[in-house]
Amino acid sequence: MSDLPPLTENQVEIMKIIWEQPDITVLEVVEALAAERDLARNTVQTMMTRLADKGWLAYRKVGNTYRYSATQSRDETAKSMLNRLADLVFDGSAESLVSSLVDGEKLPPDEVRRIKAIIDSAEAKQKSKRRK
Amino acid sequence: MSDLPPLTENQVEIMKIIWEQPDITVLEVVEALAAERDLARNTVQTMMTRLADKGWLAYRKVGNTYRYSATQSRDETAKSMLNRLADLVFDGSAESLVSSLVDGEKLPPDEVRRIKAIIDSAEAKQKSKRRK
DNA sequence: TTAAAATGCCTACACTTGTAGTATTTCAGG
DNA sequence: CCTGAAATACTACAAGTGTAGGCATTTTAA
Repeated sequence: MSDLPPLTENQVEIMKIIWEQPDITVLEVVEALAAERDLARNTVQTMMTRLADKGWLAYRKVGNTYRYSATQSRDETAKSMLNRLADLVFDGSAESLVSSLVDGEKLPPDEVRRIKAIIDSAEAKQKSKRRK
Repeated sequence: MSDLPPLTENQVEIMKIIWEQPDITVLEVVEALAAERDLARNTVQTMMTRLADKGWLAYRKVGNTYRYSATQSRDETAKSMLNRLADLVFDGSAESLVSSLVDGEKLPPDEVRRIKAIIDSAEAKQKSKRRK
């Protein structure tokens, strides 16, 4: 699908802001980021330019400023990062990944219940597809 | 737990070999890697030295050669990478992570069944703990 | 015993990332 | 039209990564 180069953690931080608020300017990203981190405007500028160079961001000129949006949806990106991790360290096995996620972890009971519901519905969908 | 710096993909490739075969030499890693990639001995040497510098590998001298082992188990490392990803892009929600994993994916039916079993057993364990 | 193979140590170098300063463009107001 | 503020473009630089060459030393096989 999207064979864009992988994002680093800092890059993801930037992308998250842009996913939340598309068609954003550099300055607006700096402001949104200000709560968490204190980066110079030019730092953010550089990072966004590089992300655009690599295809993660698209932009259009409005007046004298550029407005950026993500080219890949947050969900798509999250899924692809997850799949990469699964392939890399869990040998592509969703099973062992989930097992590692659940194992020894303090997942709250309601979260376990909701996860179960997700799995059930996936199973149901598979069954219905097979029937078709 | 382990606050070692994150591994890159290439570094994980090396670590995987060492997890499979602890107490390994540089040359043995090169050989094991040869199937996939053709790296010069010194390239692997450098990467392993750097991993050792950062605490991912420990080594001991045997005769005139060094034998390396991982300081963190594969499972621990995998879990911590997964948790990092969960925090980073899924806002710490195991639920949305699993949802993304399952969603639209071609998970084979038996894998779905096994995942369900894992969840069930986690739920059972929680129940028993609460009863205690 | 001497040359080749193995092994470790040091060095190098291009590329990316994170961080930001300086220079230049450009737009809007007077 | 000119000027100042706002935005972008260009430049820089240290740290980390991927890749590897050379040299020193030690072991081994002929």
